[in-house]
Amino acid sequence: MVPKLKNAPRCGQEHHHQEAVDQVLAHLPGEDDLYDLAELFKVFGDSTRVKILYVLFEQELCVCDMAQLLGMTQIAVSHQLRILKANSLVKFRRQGKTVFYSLDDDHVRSILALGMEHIRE
Amino acid sequence: MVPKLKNAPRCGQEHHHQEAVDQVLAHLPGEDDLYDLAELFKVFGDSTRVKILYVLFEQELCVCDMAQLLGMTQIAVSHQLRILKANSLVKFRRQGKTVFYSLDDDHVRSILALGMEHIRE
DNA sequence: CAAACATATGAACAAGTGTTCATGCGTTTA
DNA sequence: TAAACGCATGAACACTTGTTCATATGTTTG
Repeated sequence: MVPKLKNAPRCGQEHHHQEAVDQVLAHLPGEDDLYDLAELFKVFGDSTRVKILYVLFEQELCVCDMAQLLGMTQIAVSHQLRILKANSLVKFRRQGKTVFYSLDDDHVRSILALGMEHIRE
Repeated sequence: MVPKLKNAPRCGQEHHHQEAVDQVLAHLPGEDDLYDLAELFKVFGDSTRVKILYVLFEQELCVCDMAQLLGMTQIAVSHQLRILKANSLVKFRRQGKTVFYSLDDDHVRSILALGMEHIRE
């Protein structure tokens, strides 16, 4: 019942379309860009942060308003805003004791909108 | 040196711009959509998967080619392809023993491109 | 039909990530 | 200037997530 030869542990890499592989390598973005791109999407990849971004879609809001809107602690919102800020997804302005946040640019809006289209198709 | 009253544990929610809050609530997507959107971006938020997607940016490839291109195990690639497939980011066709993968639609290409623009600005 | 091959799947471990608690910072007001 | 207020930060815990090992599918070939 035992086969004479076990399956090879890995693909033998014999049937490759080497031409295709080379062409891909020529057009592939740098390792750093791909890494940073993933880091960017990682920021979008949390429902709390997506909610915050959508809450800011049309107007600026202060931290306290967001906390109320999202039913979250102010602390939790602050932590996420820090991450969003660090990745240039939101900007802020200070007015007295209050800090107002808003989306950094239309880039962010476009990415959100495209993603929304995708999940709804 | 001790203050008479400690700070309140949370924001008192007294200074809110209730009008703004109500307006946001009226335009906010549903809870499910926001959750699904985050799940989608979570898929983009891994450097391995981003690499796979970019490797497929211009042409279809088999699993073995991808494994070689990315310097990864075929097993690891397969696991990620499963996730990408489940979220409709890639599609595939079978040809004999080989399975060729490609990007599902231009939606995916657009999201990748927009993200790349953002990190490069 | 059994062996070889390309790919897929399940369980388990290691590493990363978000929340909370406690506390600190910066601004205003009495 | 001290207290109140809105917000920010650091450490610790619980949970999620990606990888690997072993094994299972499905397809082709002798």
